[in-house]
Amino acid sequence: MAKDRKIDLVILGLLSHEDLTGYDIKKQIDSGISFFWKGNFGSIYPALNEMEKSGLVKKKQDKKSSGREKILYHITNDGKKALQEWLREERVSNDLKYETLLKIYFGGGEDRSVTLRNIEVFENQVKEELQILKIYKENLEKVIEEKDHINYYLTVTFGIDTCETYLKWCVKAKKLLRSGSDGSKNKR
Amino acid sequence: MAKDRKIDLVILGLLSHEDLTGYDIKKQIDSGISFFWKGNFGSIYPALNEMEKSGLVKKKQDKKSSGREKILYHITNDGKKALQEWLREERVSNDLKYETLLKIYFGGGEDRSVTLRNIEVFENQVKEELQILKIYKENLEKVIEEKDHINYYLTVTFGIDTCETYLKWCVKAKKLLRSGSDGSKNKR
DNA sequence: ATTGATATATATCATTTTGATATATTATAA
DNA sequence: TTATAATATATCAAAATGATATATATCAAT
Repeated sequence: MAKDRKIDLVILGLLSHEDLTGYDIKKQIDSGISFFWKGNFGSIYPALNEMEKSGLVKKKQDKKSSGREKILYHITNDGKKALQEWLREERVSNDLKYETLLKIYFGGGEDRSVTLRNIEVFENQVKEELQILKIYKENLEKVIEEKDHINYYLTVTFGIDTCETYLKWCVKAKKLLRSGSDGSKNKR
Repeated sequence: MAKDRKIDLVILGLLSHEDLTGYDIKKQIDSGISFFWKGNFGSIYPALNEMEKSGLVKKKQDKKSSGREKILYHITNDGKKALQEWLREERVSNDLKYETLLKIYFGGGEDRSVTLRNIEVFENQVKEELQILKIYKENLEKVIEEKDHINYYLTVTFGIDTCETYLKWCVKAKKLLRSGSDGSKNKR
């Protein structure tokens, strides 16, 4: 593991279960872990190329050579070792960027309706997210006895718990803004 | 507002309250909003330069010219307008990157102790964060009647609520991992 | 059968952000 | 007086973002 590229670990983690193309990797990021991680083709394909050079993954020709070119990647032993090292490394960075909170923080000089609207927009996004997470949870509960699934389940309940907290906060926040101690001074 | 540079809005938001140097801006990001946003000198200084060229901020010579060079920035009317536009724009991206959850998600093939340790590390980080946020909250409650403070207060309670949810989840997660339905199969 | 729309698949690029380092001054503590 | 921490600006390589280009495959509707 040469550098600090987080996308490498995501790729190795996904490849540790099955061989995948770059496109597959993007799809799995978008579906399985999008609540707490994002990925782009612009980082995935270059990472795959460099990881092949450094021996963490290797290319596999797709058996049926019919149709469009398709590059399947397979994790090597070095790749597995790198993944395990990272899993045991205690240094982690959880980087959260809530543009919503930025707008709330800086919205104090504007009319209250601006902040209220920003909270509503957030609330709607969270409600959507929560619905999806609940479906994931139901599906996982059907197969919870299988290997790996407890870990998946934990990330899903993390998402659900935080979403529910967000929604409760939205209700509280709107109430405070509407009837709060500063109700008269709508403008600065 | 030419592009998609989020750091511009952070800078404008901070400058809308008082004139600041690039260094001040970094300090205020680290202290006031670090729970939900981060910033680096490597993006702040270049952004200030470009925003000066495009007329969103202007340089102000520090009155007392004694000592080290120091460039104070002041928000212009165009800058204020850009800030207000952004506050009213409903498109937001809340990008969360939890390396902790990544390790939990991909840790299903390892010994349970690895995931347990990763949860503990997270738990400790959150506890520290929570302590700081509670101090912020107490301080804000003393001056809640002042302009802007309801908005600051809301971001702090958001942080506290989510931290407390994280901690509850940690307890649940550890319990499930220790006595879970899959307790026998420590290894894959 | 053909058209159009969507999904699959790789690749690249400009812009933005990160994280680190370089440089220099000022304040403070030992 | 000397070391160290805080202040202050600037720059750079590496990484991530978000968009676009290119091409094939699939599938439904005409």
